[in-house]
Amino acid sequence: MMTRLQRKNNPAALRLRLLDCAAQLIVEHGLPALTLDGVAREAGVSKGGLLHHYSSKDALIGGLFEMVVDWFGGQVEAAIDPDETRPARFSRAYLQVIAQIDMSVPSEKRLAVLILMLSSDPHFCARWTSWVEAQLREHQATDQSPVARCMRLAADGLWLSDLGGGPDSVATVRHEILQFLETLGTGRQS
Amino acid sequence: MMTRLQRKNNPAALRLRLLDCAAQLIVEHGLPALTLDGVAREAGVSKGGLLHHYSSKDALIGGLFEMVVDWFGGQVEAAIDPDETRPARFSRAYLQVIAQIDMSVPSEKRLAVLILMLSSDPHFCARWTSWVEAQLREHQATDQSPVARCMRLAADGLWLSDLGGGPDSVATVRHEILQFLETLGTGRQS
DNA sequence: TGAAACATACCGTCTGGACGGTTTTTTTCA
DNA sequence: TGAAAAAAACCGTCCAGACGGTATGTTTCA
Repeated sequence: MMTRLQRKNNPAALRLRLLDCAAQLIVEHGLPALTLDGVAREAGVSKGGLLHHYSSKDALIGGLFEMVVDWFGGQVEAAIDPDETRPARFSRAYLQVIAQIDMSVPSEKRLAVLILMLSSDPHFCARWTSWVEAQLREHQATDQSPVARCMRLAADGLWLSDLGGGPDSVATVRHEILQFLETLGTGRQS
Repeated sequence: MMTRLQRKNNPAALRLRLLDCAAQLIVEHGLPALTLDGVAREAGVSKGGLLHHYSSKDALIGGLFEMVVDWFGGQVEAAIDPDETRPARFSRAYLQVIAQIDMSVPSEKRLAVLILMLSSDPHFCARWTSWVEAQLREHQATDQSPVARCMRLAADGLWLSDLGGGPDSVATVRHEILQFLETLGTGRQS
């Protein structure tokens, strides 16, 4: 028996769940496996219900992209130590967020989706680039050195590597890499 | 008028053309746009003809996998200096191949983009990973250090960055990064 | 009560691929 | 050698199901 007070509808939560299920499908079975029927089934809702919130497949994908970018941006911003004055301040936070991804946690699979979307659609790619460039302008005093750039590039590589569960995503190896990158950042400035 | 001697069929060439057209479709319109009808049409052959050579869509995609892995593997192998004795021998070659990809050369760009796009397929990821791991076993004496790993990770990042034409793909910046990575490799060993 | 939130039913198109042919090339063997 | 036999290459048609999307309900809630 159900209590009277609990509301049956929770559209905001459903929208989130829809995006998460879409992400899950993409990560587990590749982009072509993303279907409206599949997402609806996974989210325990009818296709009509899905289409009520995202009026087309493109709208769904677009929503997914925005959510993931927003999420990542927030994470990075939160990871920037306000008292930090060393060079590569932003890049270090960028690396830290990516390094801390635990692919066994469902919500963090969102990041994997981001990379998949980037590598498949030039439109999203351009959007991502513009985000990065904006961040770079904001932190141009600290994050334009080759060291900083390499940190971010390695972070991207690590990110990509997490997708396939390659050798660099093993915990101990990963830790070694991160330590090395850390010493790199503190060492010098170009 | 046609000479008698020329053969009408050329199955090997057709198989190549089929893979080529498939690659083109993926690069231009994304992985979900890869259809048997589309490939057959583009290659100027019937769908039956296509299915004769690749008995299913999976088989066709599998053919693409092998093609790109072979290509990249060959490039790296060719880039390894046989007289080289320094550490990170393999990783340096790996980086060099990626760094030398000229996105303004269509054939190179197609292969490079294709590989990234295929990354959205878990099967491809597994295959790619197994290749990397095999290479790593072969070069375990020289390429297991954090420095070597970071070189490869940064190479992957650079690759991804090339896709979107981000700030790190600008020639001068790129050169700076590569120089920095080079000094990294010669510096020390873990 | 009416607007938002969802469900159900349905449609037109596309897609993978099965199938039975025909033509071309290679192999067999007398 | 060369004709017969086998195999490979390729074509055109057809179909069951999946897919994105619409149209029309029914329920929920402010």
